[in-house]
Amino acid sequence: MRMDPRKQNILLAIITDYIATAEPVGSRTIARKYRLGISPATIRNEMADLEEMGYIEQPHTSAGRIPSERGYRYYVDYLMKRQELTPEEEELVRQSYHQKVRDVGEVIQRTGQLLSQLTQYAAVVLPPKAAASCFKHIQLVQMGAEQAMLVAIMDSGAVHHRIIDIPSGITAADLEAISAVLNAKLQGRPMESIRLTLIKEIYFELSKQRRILELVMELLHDTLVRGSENRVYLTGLLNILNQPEFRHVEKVKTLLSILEQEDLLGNLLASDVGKEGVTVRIGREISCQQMSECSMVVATYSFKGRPLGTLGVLGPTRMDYAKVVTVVECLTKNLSQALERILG
Amino acid sequence: MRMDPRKQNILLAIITDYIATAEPVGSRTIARKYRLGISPATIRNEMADLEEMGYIEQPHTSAGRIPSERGYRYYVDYLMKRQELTPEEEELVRQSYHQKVRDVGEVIQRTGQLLSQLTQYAAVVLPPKAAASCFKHIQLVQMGAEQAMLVAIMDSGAVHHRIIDIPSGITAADLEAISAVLNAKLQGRPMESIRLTLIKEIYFELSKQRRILELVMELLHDTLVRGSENRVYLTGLLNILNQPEFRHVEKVKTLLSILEQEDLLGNLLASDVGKEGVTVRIGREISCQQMSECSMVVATYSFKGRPLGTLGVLGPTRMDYAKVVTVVECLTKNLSQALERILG
DNA sequence: CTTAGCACTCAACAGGTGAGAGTGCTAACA
DNA sequence: TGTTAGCACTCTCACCTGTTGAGTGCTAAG
Repeated sequence: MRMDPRKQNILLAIITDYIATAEPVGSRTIARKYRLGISPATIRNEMADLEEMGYIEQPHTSAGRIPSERGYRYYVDYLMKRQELTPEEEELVRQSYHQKVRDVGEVIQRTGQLLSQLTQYAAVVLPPKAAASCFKHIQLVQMGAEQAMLVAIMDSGAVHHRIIDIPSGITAADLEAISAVLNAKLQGRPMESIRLTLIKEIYFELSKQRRILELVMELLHDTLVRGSENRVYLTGLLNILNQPEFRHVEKVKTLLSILEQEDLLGNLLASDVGKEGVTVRIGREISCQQMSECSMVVATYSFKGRPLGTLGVLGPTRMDYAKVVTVVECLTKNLSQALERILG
Repeated sequence: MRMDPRKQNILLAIITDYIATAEPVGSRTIARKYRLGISPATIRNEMADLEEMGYIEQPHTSAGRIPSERGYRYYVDYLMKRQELTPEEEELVRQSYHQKVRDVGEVIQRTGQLLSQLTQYAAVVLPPKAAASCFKHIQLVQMGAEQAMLVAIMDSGAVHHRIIDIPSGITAADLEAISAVLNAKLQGRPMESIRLTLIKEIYFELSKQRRILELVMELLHDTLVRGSENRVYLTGLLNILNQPEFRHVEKVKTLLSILEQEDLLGNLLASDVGKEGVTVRIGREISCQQMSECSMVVATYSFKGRPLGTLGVLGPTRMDYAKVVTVVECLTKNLSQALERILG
């Protein structure tokens, strides 16, 4: 059996209606609402075909049809017309990005808020990956007798800090000296480079303060490998509870149990860093069992052409893809531009 | 009517049972389970008295009794026996605080996780208040052509950072010079002091770089007044969904809508900073309408005897106060000690 | 190929019923 | 006077049942 324009129209109608109402849609409804010029009976025949082809399914015998994952996929790939933002929404976006910005985290957070506000689903934003950014400045500051604070400022605008133990007897001047050497060697270098021969260079120059240096290197490496960059900005949990698919607490629980595992969510997003354009993952296309009834729409934002992180929207499979895709695309651009503006 | 020991025992039994089962408890149940040596009929009489006194109430005519807010209050104040941690739980706490700590935020976060894990309710932790802490180090770093990053390291272990616009023409050396002056003047001073005459002093010394100085002062002030310190660490949302009072999504929604307003939650906690010991707020004692069906147990943690912030547990009024109070007290101590250890 | 008509299916809802838990009251008892 | 057994009463909840309505598939006519 092949897809023909009439089948396409019917599938489009079914999906559109289901996205709007969350109710299984019957042949009658389509005939009445979507004026395709054919009778319910004909539509029924076509629907039987569409079901056989796997695009729609029936929750039970005497109910209407709902789109299957395959149906949504077909819709997203071939049928969907993007739905532009309303003037009010555009205005909201413009305003949000023209407020005074205080740091990168704030822009990212604000983007998350916008995402969830505009789509009414949950939003996730993965901040710039630390490993890919370069050192701008490194500073060691004495805290207690045997503690020092290590602060690393990256060119992505991220600031990493951590407390380290230092051997007693190290003076503020020593720390200053070490900071100076670290700065000289690491400034402008990507975080990844600290694994390399660089380390030896520094060791040589600072053979006296070996112990503390080891700690610093360990910390920097730590930040690189599993550092705070796996933090995820999550907004709009409340929105998602308004979706009828989360009427039952059980569903909410399974969803929340996923979202509480930041690392899992982080990896999910991280796997899409660098991809061109907007990616749509529907249901089980998300490689995560418990999220099989959700969809994600994600895109990568960048700075100076370099992909930095990803942002996305998370909602039920019955998601308003037409709108969400537009919003995600729009905000990806805006975020990239904002970063350009902030970081020069 | 006066409270006598028998009434107390019955009230204690009712509350204990209701906390355990979340079901209205009847006279029969008490007679069977709690062996007070009196018959259901007698218990009924006493219950009628307790109801008249306002300690318990009936959801409907033919149901058992449930404690009223006043009943919980009496319980917490006079009847409750604290429930010590099990050896396993103590071990868990010990382990958590003996892991290697990387910064203050991390200890705080871990404390939140422990709180929610041990109590099975939601946990909130208010990080150290910025205004009360002293500057340890200030650093300005050039980012783009017209942007600089301002980093302030506080003695509480907090690191504040923000991006500011700078007039073009400012060199890295200029920034370095400004940093030096700021450090000289502000080091060891509490954040609050920047409002004072200090500002004039610095202005005098740096009259050349007026523009950028204004920005820096503005930022510092900003951080003081409404800065990131109102961030709240929130954990264990998932736990709270297991409580039967949140079986219906509506309840979850109202709760979440509160918890999403970080500032509101922050203020709620902030109002208790500095109070001695553990504070229990039951139902409408929390000055927040929509949280009238919840209780909070909070305490203040400190560093060098100075109160820094608060931590607490949020759950339904039917909360296991005996356990929660112990846990909160225990973790307050542990957190204070951990900070002592980290910050020297 | 399309469509009207019809019999059939099934979820959802409303109304009715019985069981069970719990109460308050009363009268008997220590 | 305080305690207790007994009893009638109330109310929720779970269960059943019949009804309604939406929707289908099939068939036969257009």
